[in-house]
Amino acid sequence: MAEEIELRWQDRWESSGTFYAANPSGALTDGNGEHAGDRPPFFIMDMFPYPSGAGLHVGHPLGYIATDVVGRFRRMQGDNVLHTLGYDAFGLPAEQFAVQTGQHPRTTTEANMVNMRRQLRRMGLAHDPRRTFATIDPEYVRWTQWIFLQMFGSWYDVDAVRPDGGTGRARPIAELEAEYAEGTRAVPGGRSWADLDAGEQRDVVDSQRLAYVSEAPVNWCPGLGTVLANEEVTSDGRSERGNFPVFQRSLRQWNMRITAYADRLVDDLDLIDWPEKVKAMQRNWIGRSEGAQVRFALQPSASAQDAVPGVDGIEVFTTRPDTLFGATFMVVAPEHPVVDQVPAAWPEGTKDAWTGGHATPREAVTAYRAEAAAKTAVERQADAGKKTGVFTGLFGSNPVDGAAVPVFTADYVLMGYGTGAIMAVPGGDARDFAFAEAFDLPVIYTVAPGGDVDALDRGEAFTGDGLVVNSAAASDDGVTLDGLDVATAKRTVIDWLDARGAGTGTVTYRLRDWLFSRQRYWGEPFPIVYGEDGRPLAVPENQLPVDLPEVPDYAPRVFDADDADSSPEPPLGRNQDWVDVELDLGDGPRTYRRDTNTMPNWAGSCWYYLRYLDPTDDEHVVSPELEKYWLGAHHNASSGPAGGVDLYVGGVEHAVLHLLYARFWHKVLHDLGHVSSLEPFGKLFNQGYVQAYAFRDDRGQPVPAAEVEEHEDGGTTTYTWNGQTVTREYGKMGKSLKNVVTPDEMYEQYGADTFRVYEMSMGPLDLSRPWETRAVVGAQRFLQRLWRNVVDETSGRTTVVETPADAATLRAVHRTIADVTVEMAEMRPNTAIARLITLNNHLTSLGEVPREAVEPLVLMTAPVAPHIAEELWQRLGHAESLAHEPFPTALDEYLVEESVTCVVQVKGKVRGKITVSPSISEEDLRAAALAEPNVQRQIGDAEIRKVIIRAPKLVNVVV
RNA sequence: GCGCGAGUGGCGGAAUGGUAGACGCGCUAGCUUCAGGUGCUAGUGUCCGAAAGGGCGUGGGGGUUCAAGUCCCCCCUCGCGCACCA
Repeated sequence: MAEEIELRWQDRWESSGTFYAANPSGALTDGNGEHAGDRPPFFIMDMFPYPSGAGLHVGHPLGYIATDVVGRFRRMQGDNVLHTLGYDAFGLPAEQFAVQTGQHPRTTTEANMVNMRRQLRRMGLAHDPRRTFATIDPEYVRWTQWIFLQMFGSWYDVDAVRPDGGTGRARPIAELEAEYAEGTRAVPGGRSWADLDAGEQRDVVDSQRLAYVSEAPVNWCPGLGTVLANEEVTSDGRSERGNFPVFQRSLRQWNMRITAYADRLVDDLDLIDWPEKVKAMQRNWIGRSEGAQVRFALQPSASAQDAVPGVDGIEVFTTRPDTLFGATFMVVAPEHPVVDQVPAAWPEGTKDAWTGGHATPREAVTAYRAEAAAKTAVERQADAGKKTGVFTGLFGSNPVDGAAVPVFTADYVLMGYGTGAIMAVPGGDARDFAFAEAFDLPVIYTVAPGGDVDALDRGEAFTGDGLVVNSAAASDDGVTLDGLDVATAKRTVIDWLDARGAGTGTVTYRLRDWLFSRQRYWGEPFPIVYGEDGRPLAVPENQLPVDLPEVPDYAPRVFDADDADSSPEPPLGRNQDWVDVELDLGDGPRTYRRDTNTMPNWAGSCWYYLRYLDPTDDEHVVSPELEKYWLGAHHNASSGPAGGVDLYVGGVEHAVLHLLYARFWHKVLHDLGHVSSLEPFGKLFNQGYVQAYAFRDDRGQPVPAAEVEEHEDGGTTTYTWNGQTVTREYGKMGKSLKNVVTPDEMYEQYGADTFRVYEMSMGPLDLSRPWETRAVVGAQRFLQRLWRNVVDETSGRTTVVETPADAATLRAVHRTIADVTVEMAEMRPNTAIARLITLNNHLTSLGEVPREAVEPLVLMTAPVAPHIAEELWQRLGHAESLAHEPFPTALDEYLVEESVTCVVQVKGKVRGKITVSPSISEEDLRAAALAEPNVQRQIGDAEIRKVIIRAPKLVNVVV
């Protein structure tokens, strides 16, 4: 009967608008007859799906069911629940699927969405259907492009004070131009604004935009035919999608100035309720590290004090300026420009081990550079332990004591981090120590535990905390750090360096600006055109969206995966009629050239939560009033100090991609006054994954998991398929492993309610768990038993009785209400379901089921099994849907037990149980406990030293 | 190496410092049934014992406590993330 009941209720919910969420204003003010203002808003959201061609397996809906359960529960608790689902429909997989099947990406994507909508609808999700959309919809693309233009049209003013008291925020670029023109802001380069020609003015402004074009080394992936963001490249230098090699190439590309927000992206993590793991990943990715930049002058030899002509010196970054006296050499990255300035011959003081056997420094560094460049990322990682490098023939001068320190180049120093140069302190850094050992360089320890140098292990670097030693000034104007703790020494030496112009305290980040252009077809076109001077110009807002053109072939131009010298060729460039466009940008109609790049698919997912608030708004990106109502800080109990979505559920795989990008966009929109909240997602929850067993035959080929038989043979379990023994493994569910179970199979065999109950009862939501189809029957038995407690199976008549429930049943009901309410509020549907089953089993044992007991049970079951609950509710005589029915509340008078089991322990071990009144006095309980025969036997002749009494549940007799 | 998390029956998993194993799967027995399945009832950590009862038991080792799966210290294993980041 499940199918008939479920489809009927799904139709009714849809036709009655049961799950419409009411907006306080605008187009969507109706929400099932209730006014938004009467109820606290609760905005719950899933990471929206990618409509893939494969359809869903039973693992995908786990999060959707979880949010649905929470949403239905909160709705019954009186919240105005906003829950809907859209589709993230641009991007590589959709495009690849289209290319494979020879159809237009829009055709396949839309077909995939139809199938996914069907699969999801059959699950009975309580979504507001009016608020769904796909990122490919032109009305949505319009606003995605509009946000891009906001980025293009603004800059980051590091001195501007924000309302929250911090400094730095995005401002419209027109204000920057105005300040330059008025002379209230100094023009970079020192010239006056009026002295610059129009092109120079544009260059000054363009270089400061939040969305900017730059020629810089980027990640070029020939196998995908596009450039990629750092976040899309794995640590071994391959594309996250497709696993193709990625090469560094200097190309002219769009970037987003996310680095301007690095500090706020780190600091504001403290304001949001996210898993520590995800926060740690974001902190790690941003990689803020505080230290100092120190300049070392260069000198031609160990003894000569004169500077090297034409060379400025080397700027290093260090987090340990306190160890400056221990810097016995320097290392620069092979790509560092100073390597080009090596002297003609090895200077005096060069040790044989430093030259790599080469006759001149030039030869040595050239050979080393070639060697380093040939190493792949994987090789580099594998060699991390052993240190290679070569002397450059240059010497630096240590600013604290003037000591000459040889400058090496080595690939363990990376050009992309800090200044690409370090001062090496072998006494305080394990890597520098290894290098010093390999190249026979001196080690000076400048920190020792408690300042005691004898406590040091001379065989390794000391990286721990302690007091500074061996750091005394040689002259009167020097700095002395001896005896200081590390933190004080850092401050002291930075002040000293600062005063002498030799260094300054700085902060360095690992985060790089976000490479934002892709050379693919299936994405948002840039709303940008180029004039004759090649500078980018915004397409006027009233001409948005810029639609994707039809092209002869939308497949990306891909290359041999290892062809590093290939160059990107955007598919949009194939339609010359589209590329050349006539526009009037204020100085009459002219012909412009469109930008042929598309945006990465992250663009659409950066702001979709805002569009849910009103997907038909064509006035604003989001109405300020709606944003404040649904996302504003402290708008309800679950909203944190930064505001944002009340509950956002999704997998952990987006920790540093989508979740970082969306936070960045939100902060820009905040700075520009479009949203009031500081953060997009106030609370984040990472659900676990549904895993599955897979089976392989003796050739290692996967066999259909559903057809495998299990055999128990005296303690050992074996598996066979078609009579042959197969081996079992555990992991992902996937087509290639032949272990996919689809929701459709579940609907057909068990119905959506059973499927939902099973998924929710498998274990805690944040845990990954194995799918076991044979265990689904437990959920089915529960629902069938519930059904039979209300309906006679043969006659179909309702069998509940109107007589009052007995006292024990009432206590069971109210105990269950109290427990389930807590479990649901804490997002533990597994234990909530356990309580429901317990109560249901109790009712089963009664013979006849009283209405006052079963109605609360039906209501409590509704969030997890909504269809059967609605049906039973109706059969119990209620005309209205129970979706908005108040969740039952427990009455205290029924929470008091009539009698309780008191555990009697002797020396902490349970030796007896006695049944007592819950209000028993300590004296009576003590007497009753000591009278228990087994307790008496255990005590025997021993003397009772102490009796711990926790009335009425526990007595512990200590002998 | 650093960070986050987890180790409990045959399996998934429950346990505000106070009865370890809720609930479910599986398994055993009984009832219902021509039979299978469904349904219902009872049992099911492990060892000793006919039973009453007792020994052992939450990765390992210490500790705090009347009492520890839970708190503290040390160690082991596994998963995830980051990693020559100065």
